[in-house]
Amino acid sequence: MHGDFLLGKKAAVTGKRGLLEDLVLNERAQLVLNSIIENYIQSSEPIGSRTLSKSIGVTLSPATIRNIMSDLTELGFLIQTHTSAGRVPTDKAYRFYVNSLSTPSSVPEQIKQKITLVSTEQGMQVEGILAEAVHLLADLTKFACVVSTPKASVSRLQRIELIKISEDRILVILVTKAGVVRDKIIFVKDSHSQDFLNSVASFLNEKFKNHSMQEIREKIHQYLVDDRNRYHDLLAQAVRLGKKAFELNNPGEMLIDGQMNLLLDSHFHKQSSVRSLIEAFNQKSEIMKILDDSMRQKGVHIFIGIENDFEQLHGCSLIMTSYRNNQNVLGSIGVVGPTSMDYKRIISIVEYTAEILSETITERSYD
Amino acid sequence: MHGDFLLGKKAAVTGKRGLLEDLVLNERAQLVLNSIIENYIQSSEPIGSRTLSKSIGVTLSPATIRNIMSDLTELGFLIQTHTSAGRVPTDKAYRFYVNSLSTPSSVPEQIKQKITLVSTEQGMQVEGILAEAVHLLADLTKFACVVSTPKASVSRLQRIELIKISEDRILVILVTKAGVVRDKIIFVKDSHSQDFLNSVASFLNEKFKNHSMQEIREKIHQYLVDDRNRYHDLLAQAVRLGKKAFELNNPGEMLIDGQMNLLLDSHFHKQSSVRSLIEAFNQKSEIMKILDDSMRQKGVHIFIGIENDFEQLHGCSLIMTSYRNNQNVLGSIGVVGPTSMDYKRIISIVEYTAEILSETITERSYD
DNA sequence: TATTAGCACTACCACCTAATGAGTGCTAAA
DNA sequence: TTTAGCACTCATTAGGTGGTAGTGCTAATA
Repeated sequence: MHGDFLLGKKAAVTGKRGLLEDLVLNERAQLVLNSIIENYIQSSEPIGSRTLSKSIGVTLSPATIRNIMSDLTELGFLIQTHTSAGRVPTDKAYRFYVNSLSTPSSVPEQIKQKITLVSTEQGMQVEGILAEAVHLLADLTKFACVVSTPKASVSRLQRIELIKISEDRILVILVTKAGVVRDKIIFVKDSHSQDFLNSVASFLNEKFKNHSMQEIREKIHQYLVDDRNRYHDLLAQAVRLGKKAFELNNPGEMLIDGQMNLLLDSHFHKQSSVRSLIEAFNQKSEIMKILDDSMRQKGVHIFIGIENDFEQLHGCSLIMTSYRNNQNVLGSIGVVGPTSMDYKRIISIVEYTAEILSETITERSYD
Repeated sequence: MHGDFLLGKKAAVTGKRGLLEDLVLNERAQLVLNSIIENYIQSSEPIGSRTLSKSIGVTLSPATIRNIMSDLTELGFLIQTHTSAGRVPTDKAYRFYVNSLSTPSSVPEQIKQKITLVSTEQGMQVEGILAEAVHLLADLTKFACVVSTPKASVSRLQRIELIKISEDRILVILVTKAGVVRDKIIFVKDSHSQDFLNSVASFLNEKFKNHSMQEIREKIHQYLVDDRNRYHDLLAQAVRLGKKAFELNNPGEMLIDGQMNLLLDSHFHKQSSVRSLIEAFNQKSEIMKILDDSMRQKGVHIFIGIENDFEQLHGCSLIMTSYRNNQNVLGSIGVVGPTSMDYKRIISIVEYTAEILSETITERSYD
């Protein structure tokens, strides 16, 4: 009966389209739902009809609100923890709420001032800047925050150095345009002189500077399959060493900060959910996947409750976005918090922090 | 009356000296105290006289034990949470207990097998190995674990590289004998060609290879004060660039793992202590100090309760020890847990892990 | 003289009960 | 269509109870 009411003609008037939920709710139901959500975000306690009737702008009696609430419950936007309790928003409700946030709210000037990265001044490298950014984010949001280090495959070569360490070990140093310095050891069968390594390095530098690691690997593969014997010795050796040097053996890392903040949050106080959180953060690879996915498309990515693919984090919402230098998307940064977070605020903070991070890293890039 | 009993002649017979507590307790009181501690470590619940009378080896009636307990309480080894509760060991008791652990217990074979570091095989650098070690430790102990990265000042130079990034920026790469690669940007007024930088680098390499960063800084300082104008241009420039390159601007870092483990521990479930823990781990510098101190002397360092200088960690015990390569002490590693931890077990695990870490890093060193 | 048994006492804890109150759904009146 | 009124539900809280694990003290015992 009431359920019907929420559908139908009035809904069409709102003019909002495209998303199922927008089609389904009339303005008043939307108002009530948003009001419940905002109240709940603040108080973390189930919202009852009486409370709402006071806090809501329009004058609506508790009874009327009860009717609407009842319908919203039926439609899956609200749940009751028990018969005589107030209502709590579901993941679906948050999703609706977030979708309805059309204009991205701007960060208050007061907070903007706090979002600055000082580590560049100290001549720190990219990792240090990222650490500072994620720490800052954790501090402002009081949730757990993560950032992925720049992806090796997309970053372009600035310079390679080969340093002889011992007869069979060579230290490879890769400097990317993004300002990331990566180093690793490679093992070789035959001993090479440092002079020889220098020639190889300058050959590789000349050949591959400004190319992405991905491209370089492909080109080297080409050289190898083409007809290796055609090339003279230096070239052959260079290609062979280059293959090892550019091999991708580092799975990409991420930095986490503020994990412990989550445990102060009342929503995670139940033993069971704490445990699953701990497991989640121990198993970095899954979070890494989510971060990687967030790099692929522009803008802020929001995963509410079960919307992310990582079961251990189904009780959380994730707000992720990418950061970049002037050339490439490098990685992503975001927060992990309770589904009942203050989305407006958090989204804007994440967005702005990523912006500042991008600027900072661009300054530091070697282009 | 009873208090007197614990002192006096019998205590002298035990032959333990040097530490106040050892002088003060007779054998039976020691037995009772140790038994209480070990029981409490296991159960985390106040120990009563009856329980103890059963679990203790010797046949002692609850009444007798009560008398001893009463005396131990008077001496500050035990406290009662309330009148009719059992006794709980104090920090002083744990200190006594730890001091009495003469023979370091060895790690069970089963756990030894788990303590292996695989990251070397993947050609990972020192930071990666440390991350693995601290993660391993957190996993085995289920407490929070920390490790400091190798101190720049003590590590000896293997090689320096100078790479021109832009007209006014030079990327400095320092490779130390310990296998650590550090990089930073320095800013210069005059532009230099890469060839020139190469000459400077090879000059610095020749001059300073195998010297510690500390020594190098001192020597460069010498050059500068001696009589700068005596040297020809290359040398003067080299020294000037070298000064910047070897400047210590990185305060030393540390890696933390398993912070969240602490919050599962029943001892930290009170809101207040959780908060202070979070603050403690946010303020890394204080923990860093403790780690640094632990580098100075050999062996395992144990801070029980208020024994460490960091107020926020006064509810915790810290077990710290240093790790090294075959030449130098590089940094330290340890755990942060509740005062009621299983000291025997944890100490041995920390010790053994540090040993394996030292071996692994020694293999990776460039000597 | 050191140890132990016995006893009175204390305080937490788990359990029950009743009262409270915030919330609901339903129905009938406005 | 909205609202007032009413009966109902159920979590939470406060007060009261018995049980229990612990204590300290004292007097008897080895």
